[in-house]
Amino acid sequence: MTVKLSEGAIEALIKGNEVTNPILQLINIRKLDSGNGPVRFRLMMSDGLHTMSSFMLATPLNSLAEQNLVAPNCVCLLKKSVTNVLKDGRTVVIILDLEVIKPADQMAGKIGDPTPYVEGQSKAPQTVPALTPAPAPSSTSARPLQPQNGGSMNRGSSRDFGKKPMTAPSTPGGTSKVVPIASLNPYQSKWTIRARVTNKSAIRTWSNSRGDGKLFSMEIVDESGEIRVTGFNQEVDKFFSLIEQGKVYYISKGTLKIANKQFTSLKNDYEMTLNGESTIIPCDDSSDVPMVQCDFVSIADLDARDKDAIVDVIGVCKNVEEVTRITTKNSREVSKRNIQLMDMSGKIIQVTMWGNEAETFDGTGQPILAIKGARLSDFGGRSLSTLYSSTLMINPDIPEAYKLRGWYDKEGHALDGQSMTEMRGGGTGGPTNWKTLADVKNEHLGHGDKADYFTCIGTIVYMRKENCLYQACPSKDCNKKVVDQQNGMYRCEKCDKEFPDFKYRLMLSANIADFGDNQWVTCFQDTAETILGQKSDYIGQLKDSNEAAFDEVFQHANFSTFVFRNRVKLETYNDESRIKVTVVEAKPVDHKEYSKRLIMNIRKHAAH
DNA sequence: CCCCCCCC
Repeated sequence: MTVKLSEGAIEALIKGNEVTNPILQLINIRKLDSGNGPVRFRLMMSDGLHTMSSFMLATPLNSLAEQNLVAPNCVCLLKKSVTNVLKDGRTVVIILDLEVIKPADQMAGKIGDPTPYVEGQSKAPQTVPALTPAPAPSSTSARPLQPQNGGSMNRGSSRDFGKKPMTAPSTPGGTSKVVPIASLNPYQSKWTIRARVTNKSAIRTWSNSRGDGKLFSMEIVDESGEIRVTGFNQEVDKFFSLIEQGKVYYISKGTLKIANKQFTSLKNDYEMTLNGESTIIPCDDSSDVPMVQCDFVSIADLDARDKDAIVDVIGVCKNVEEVTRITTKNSREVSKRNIQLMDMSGKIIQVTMWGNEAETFDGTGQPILAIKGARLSDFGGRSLSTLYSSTLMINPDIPEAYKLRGWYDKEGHALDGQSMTEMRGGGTGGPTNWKTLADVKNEHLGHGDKADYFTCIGTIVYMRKENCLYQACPSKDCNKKVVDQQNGMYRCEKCDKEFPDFKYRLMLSANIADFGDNQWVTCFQDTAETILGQKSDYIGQLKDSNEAAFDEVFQHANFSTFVFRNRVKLETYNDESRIKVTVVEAKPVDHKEYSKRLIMNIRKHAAH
């Protein structure tokens, strides 16, 4: 099959005219040394009629060159590009997206006999497929082209840069051409972009050896790409209150520097700092500017990502845990909520959200949650945590969300899924190993080398009041049983000390039952207090002073139902093996969550 | 020029 190149496309591109998906042949490619910046590739392309060497590969596409997928003679479909005029008047075409439609090794050589393009000496093309011949705008101000189907989350992006006013409204810094974000670089300073603020931080102050100050940052997007923008000190005073998340602005002049990928998931090699020359002006007609750009990573692929990577994910919120309050190492109190996200890979990952987001998150109806810029942690294998800079989107209006919803409702809901976040030991959270008491026996849980953990719904049907309390060492963090010296002193063997007092601690044997079976379990201090609804010292006090009230505590607790998380292990005393079940957590039944799980199980069984 | 982002 022969390939037809888009004759005339090079002239159109260099003049900044609209060209839809031209087919070009790569003649030559050269790696440019760029000092401390990212490596860049310069390409000579042919449209069969002309060759031109002013093509630059946008750095996100560098891997195509590095992997030799883009190599001399290959034929490319140019899916997205911008034409840019440099300070010195030279024109470059930055390739933002291309597809190799014919690899180099399938090509015999150069197609046709193209000659170097010289401005003003155009040859008449025989045929010009997919070209819109239009006169070039005056002088050298080439028009940037319309990026085709930009980011996957672009919405309403039917209008191109070329159809927008070519200059920003008058600004204190004068007017300048509106250029795409993707074309910004540290070497040009006179530009205006038109972009939507997709995320705006609060004002933060810092103080370190290099000085102190305040700053805010924001993430902005247009059809060509996205970039992070930071304003310090005076720029905070000047711009912070003006900026509204979600709105579109003309932004002129800023300092571009290499982005530190450690702190952002944005697809841009650069980030911008606002400076004294910068201007920001609201733009009212903004429906054509995309809302946000995401580059979702499959949950299954998070295994392969580095710890601390910043990633975008989307998934069904399969499970929501209760919000909790925790105290940080710096003794700050903060709200925390874990959820479990599942995507079409069938993998589940735990996501921790914080503060207000944790408190207000509503997981009702298993919504789709998209997160831009979550941090990957190695806790439990792999888990995610949101950052101040993360953008959370519930049921976003994007194709990925609809696809996931459809998949989940049709088949995903019936999958248990496999968690990337495995909890070790007696921790809470993460995937819950729900079992009925009969399952525990039938599946011989606890018979292996290690203890097994399971969670069940159980009702207390009997408690042994006798010996449920013991006299324990009063020193902090020592719960060893003390020996009554019968002289008013109590001896702790562990501490090798005698004390004038002791503290009561609980060790409660209880029989719990579900619909199919029952089981003796042991509850220590905390879980016993939860079940009995009283503190151990108070129960001890009643035992010593008011037996009727003491009995009443047990009466009251009997036949109450809890979610029990248990450790189960086979233990052997003098040749006799028996299963020992210890309750590691007892909590009230969340009936909403319980009902949801029952419905899910019914669905699962119905599907087979 | 920041880059803090918590807990198991």
